[in-house]
Amino acid sequence: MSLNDTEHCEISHEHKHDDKISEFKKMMPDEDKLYDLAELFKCFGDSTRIRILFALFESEMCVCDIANTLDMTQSAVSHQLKILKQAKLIDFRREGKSVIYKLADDHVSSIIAQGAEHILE
Amino acid sequence: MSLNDTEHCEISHEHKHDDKISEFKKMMPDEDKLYDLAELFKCFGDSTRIRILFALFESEMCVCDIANTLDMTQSAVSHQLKILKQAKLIDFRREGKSVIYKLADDHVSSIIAQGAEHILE
DNA sequence: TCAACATATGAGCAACTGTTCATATGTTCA
DNA sequence: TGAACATATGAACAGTTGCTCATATGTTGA
Repeated sequence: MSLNDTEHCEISHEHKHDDKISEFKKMMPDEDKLYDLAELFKCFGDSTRIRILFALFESEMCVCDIANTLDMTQSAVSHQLKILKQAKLIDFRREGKSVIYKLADDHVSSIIAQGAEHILE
Repeated sequence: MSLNDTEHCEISHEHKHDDKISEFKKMMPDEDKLYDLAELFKCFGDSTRIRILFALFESEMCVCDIANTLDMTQSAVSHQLKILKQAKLIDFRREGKSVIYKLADDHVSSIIAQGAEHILE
């Protein structure tokens, strides 16, 4: 079946939900918001980054400690921290030669907690 | 700087957080759970799937309606529905020729709501 | 200022992902 | 049973992603 046949379906198949569809389109967030939302969840969608967040959930840490704790390269950690930083999931401050990272706010643990709840069923 | 220099850091650098690290390792969920968690969030980490979930948030729908609503190929939708199904984020039932999909439980909207809250700041 | 330490970053590569296309499976009705 | 409709699925391909390696930037103390 091709795409065109599918389009045809919209017109002729027996359960047209056109009312529901247009109704739903009103509440649907705009594309930008949906994209941002997906970008946010993408951060949680990698076990390395989840592990980093769990590490920071326990206590703030410098890059070096994160790398050692998770048995990862300093470079790999740094690359991932950049992504988490851009998503505003973590904050950081410089302290001497080290840079200390910590979770940005409670949303991080809320989101992970919700996810964990779904997993444990 | 090479990996080995980084490892060296664990031993010699001035802020050894060894206590914190071992403490944290106790509360750290095991690798399997972390992996599953990442897999779950991966589902939310694609704007197509987010859009599908929003569509189903409004009302249950057959594949065809989802495809038309989101202006996607039937095949593309079906592939993504399979992923959401495997993550138990959606349920389905057959009704005649159609297959009706709906959100599996409240976790989906909880998780998305938490994410949206983080975005809107 | 220079050496040592700590972190950040760009390039390159292998693995993964989402879409399309073609086709298979499943369902209804005549 | 066969035609039409609805959905599912495998292969292929392009785009993305996370890691490694090499190197750059930033900081401290002598």
